[in-house]
Amino acid sequence: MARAATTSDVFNAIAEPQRRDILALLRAGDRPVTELAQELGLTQPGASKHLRVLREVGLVRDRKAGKQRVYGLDARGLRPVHEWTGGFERFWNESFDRLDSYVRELEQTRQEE
Amino acid sequence: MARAATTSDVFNAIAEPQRRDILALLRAGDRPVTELAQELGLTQPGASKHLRVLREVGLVRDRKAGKQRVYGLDARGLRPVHEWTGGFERFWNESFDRLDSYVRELEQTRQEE
DNA sequence: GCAACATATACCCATATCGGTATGCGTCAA
DNA sequence: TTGACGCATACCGATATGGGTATATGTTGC
Repeated sequence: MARAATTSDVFNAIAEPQRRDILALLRAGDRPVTELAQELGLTQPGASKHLRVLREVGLVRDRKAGKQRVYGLDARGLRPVHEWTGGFERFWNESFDRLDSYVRELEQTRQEE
Repeated sequence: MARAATTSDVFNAIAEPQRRDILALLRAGDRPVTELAQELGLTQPGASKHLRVLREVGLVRDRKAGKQRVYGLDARGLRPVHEWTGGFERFWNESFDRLDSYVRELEQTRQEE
């Protein structure tokens, strides 16, 4: 089974640092493959492969421009990730306190759910 | 090389659906391993392994409670993810418009799809 | 058509990953 | 101490991944 397919899963797509770099770079504007590869120090095939993953999960869109293929950001797919993490927002401020209180609760009453 | 180690990388840690489930479940309160495994339909070793990954990136903390080991959420590590995706917030509202304008700028025509 | 260029894909390799089963280790109760 | 329980880890197998090189596909210009 190995890991779930990166395809069709935004969380997996952005798990790769270089793909995050690509997305970040595309915020500044659309770019053809070779340019992306150069700016990020990737080989052309390397860039193409990462772009394919991003394309398949819908985070980038491509269109032909003569010999080139220009990639542009389509960040809508990142929204679910932002919202998912946002669901933990109130926890990352006082994780410790919360943990302690829960621990104490558990100590005396083994309540599950 | 394969993928970058999941260890010490929160993005990778949450790329796995079951690990996200674990985190979500822990929002409701701390839990021992077996309980987590049961509620999520995982084998005990399976749960332990996912918990290990989460522990190594600091998303959960564990403490001994007799025979049991109770895991609790430490969501602080999710904040960077939330912020990173937040950096794209203004794009996912009008991705298309933005894309379109770029398209028009780059070459006066040509939008696929 | 042909050459040059841009990109995608095919392969191959080394490795990491998830899942399962078996097992080791620590803890508690009797 | 012994046995049951809770959990971690070792090990194995199947597969996916990232990276590199070679090559196929497609486009442009001559």
